Amino acid sequence: MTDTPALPEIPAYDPAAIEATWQQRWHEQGTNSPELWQGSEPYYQLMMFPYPSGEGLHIGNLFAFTGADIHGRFQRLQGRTVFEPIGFDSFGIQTENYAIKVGAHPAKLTPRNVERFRGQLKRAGLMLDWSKEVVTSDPSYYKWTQWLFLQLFRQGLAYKKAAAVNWCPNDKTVLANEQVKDGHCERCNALVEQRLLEQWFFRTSNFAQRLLDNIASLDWSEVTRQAQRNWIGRSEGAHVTFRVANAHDVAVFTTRPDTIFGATWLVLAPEHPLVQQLVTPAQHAAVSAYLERTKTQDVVSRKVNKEKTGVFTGAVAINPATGQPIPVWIADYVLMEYGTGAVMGVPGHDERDFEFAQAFALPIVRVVAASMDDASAPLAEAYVAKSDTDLLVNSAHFTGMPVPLAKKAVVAWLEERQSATPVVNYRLNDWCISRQRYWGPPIPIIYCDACGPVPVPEDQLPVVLPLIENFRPDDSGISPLARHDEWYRVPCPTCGVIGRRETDVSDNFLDSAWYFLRYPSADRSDVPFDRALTQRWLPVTTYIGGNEHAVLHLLYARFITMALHDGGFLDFEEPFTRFRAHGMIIREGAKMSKSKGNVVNPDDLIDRWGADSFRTYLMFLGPYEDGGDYRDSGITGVRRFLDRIWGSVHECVRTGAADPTVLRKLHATINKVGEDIPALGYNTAIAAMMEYVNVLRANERAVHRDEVLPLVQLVAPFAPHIAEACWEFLGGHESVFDSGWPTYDPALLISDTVTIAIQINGKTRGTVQVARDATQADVSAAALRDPNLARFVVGEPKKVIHVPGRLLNIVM
RNA sequence: GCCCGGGUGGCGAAAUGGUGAGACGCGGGGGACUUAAAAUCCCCUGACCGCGAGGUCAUGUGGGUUCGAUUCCCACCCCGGGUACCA
Repeated sequence: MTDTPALPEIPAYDPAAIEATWQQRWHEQGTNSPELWQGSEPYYQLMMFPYPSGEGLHIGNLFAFTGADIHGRFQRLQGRTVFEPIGFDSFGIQTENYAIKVGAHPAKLTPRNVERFRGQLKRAGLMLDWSKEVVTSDPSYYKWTQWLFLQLFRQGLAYKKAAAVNWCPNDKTVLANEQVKDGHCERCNALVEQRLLEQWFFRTSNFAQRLLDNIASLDWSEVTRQAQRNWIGRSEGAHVTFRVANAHDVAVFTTRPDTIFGATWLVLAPEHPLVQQLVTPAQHAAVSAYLERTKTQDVVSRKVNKEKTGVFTGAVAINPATGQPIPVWIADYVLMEYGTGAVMGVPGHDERDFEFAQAFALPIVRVVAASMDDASAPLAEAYVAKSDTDLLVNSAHFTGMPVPLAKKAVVAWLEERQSATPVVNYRLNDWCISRQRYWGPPIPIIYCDACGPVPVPEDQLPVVLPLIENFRPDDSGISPLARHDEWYRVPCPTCGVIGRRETDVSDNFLDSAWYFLRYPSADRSDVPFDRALTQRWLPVTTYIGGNEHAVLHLLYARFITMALHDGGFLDFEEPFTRFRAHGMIIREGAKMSKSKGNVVNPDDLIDRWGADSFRTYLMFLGPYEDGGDYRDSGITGVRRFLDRIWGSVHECVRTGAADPTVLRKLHATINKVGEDIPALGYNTAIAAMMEYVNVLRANERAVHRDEVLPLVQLVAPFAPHIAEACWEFLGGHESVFDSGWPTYDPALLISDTVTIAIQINGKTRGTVQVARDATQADVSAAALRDPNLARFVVGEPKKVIHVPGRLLNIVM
């Protein structure tokens, strides 16, 4: 035994102190604020900005932001100029509802919440450029949201019409579609009613085909692309016109024109404009009663119950294919919003029509069958064509024709007789942007009795949202802004006569549909976005966010970008080159929510473990794109991992040479981490670094500086503060994020010997070590030298399969 | 109902252009150090059989293809998310 020499004093890893120090330095040195006009390879790394709730930053927010931040930091280490901005989606019903709930004014509450979010975000170690922050409820921002509305208005893409909206009778307010869950108000659970109000719309439907076509060329998560395709909902079919005696023709939309010989009635939505004209005197009372019933019926019984109800109008239409008279009905299973608001009833081949036929004893005719033998087989349920080989039956001269062919042939035949035209229908509706609420950008329109709706001149923007004490919505369906007389009555910009302002505000989703355009130009007050700067930085290089916005925000943003492109304001028409949807963080198998009592406060975790450990742990839970189940216990492992890195760095030696075995592992790790990060395989990247640290610290040997220096760069995207501190300790002068990404030597990844699995009859019985370029004979010989393997080999093998470098399978 | 995901140890999860299942981490067990504890370090840890070498079983269920299937094909069950009378 020798005397233990005095160990060199290693400073303890103190995350709180290190993180505070480096956050301060980043701030002072502007480390995270790139000069947007300079630098090579601009890389716009975007994350979905949060709405500043009263509860503070959620763990899900931090999961999302950390994942995006790691990606951005990695790009920077690769030498790109990375712009990673942040802002606050602070307008909107969510914020306003929260204000109502706690009895505060949103104009006072919002700055407080934003301030709290800023504090929380700054502690998380994100590479955010705070010099370009945007706050959507700030007049300097919403001035341009209003400007955007005016551009769309000029392009004819904004219009006003009466439309049904969701109305909560308890909260006395209009609700957004996304605030209605199963027909109930998300907040108070009251049944939602429909109300007819004058609304502003954007013509998103004009762009349906382009929005659909472009999806093919987007580098987006497949789930998101599929959700958008479904939402746009393209259907090919035809408009078919039915003659009605003594009344206007009725047009229907169908995707199955081939089944027209089986159409035994016609049915209109209750709101259909022709209803009054069609109803006969004898049926007047019955129809009125039905219309009254459907009007007052709540959304639940109409949409969830799905029981078929309806009433006969007394009118008779002519089926243009058969020439037969068929009754005209009214039923609420037909939706006015889709197609023409009228459908032909084909009970044999549509489930809903079949139910309707059963409810009202209407005739059912089979016009499609799997083969001619089934032509008169009775139908116990609707027969929906199952294969391309299904044939038309009972369809005059089309009988025997396969369905795909018949779809076209029947339309062509009807077209000749002027009863049909092929059409494409989309599920995508125009975007209703009016909100009869307070906390949003006032829509910049002035109504004048003489001039009609007049846009507010651009030099008069913003139309400032007035501070009113009573901002609560009421039962009238009119925005609270109408109560502010002084604000409400203004001279017409065209003729000067006193007119009235539009009192609706615009949808919160409009604020977020263009924020990514604002970021680079956030400090400009003269333009919404600088043309040249936009050209340099957009479209967004990588966007990371939650898939809950797959069809709302992401579709609106695409639409706005397309509209601005067409208006000559942008050179590109797709805003996000690459989009990746991250998963959701749950806890104990359930969504985190206050009511379940399973919410985790990120502040406490950062206090206890440090932001670096917390960030790394969140990414280690599971695959980033799948989300993960948050457990409290696992973070200790990540903290130990960082402790070991800290220890290795501080006790490393700078003389002599690095260990070749360790170096080989290091280069494999550089390779692995560099492949995993861009693919968002964060959990496996961390596992690879942990493996390396285990190798690094195996045996009692001194760790060499060359063995830890690249490790510090690898871990930097995940744990930026400790990486900076270690980098500085090892002699780095600039930020580790300006030091570049370590390179690896591919030659070091190839070892001289390989382990080959030896299988007998497909079952692995052992392994042998052979040279990298060993032949089948070499491997065989090596295997037979092992008695435990040799004992399985008796006689001549039937077959031997050799996969070089992997296995040898001897089939006996 | 439809459209996406996904079912692997006590737990979170790795691994597939077909080839050694369970990397990495948590938890658990044992040990070292310590007066003691914490921290740290080392070993073990899918189940079953066996003193051992070793063997058998095992990736939701049932089939199939193959020398070989967690991986590919067919059918089914379960869980999560989205969407819903869209004609």
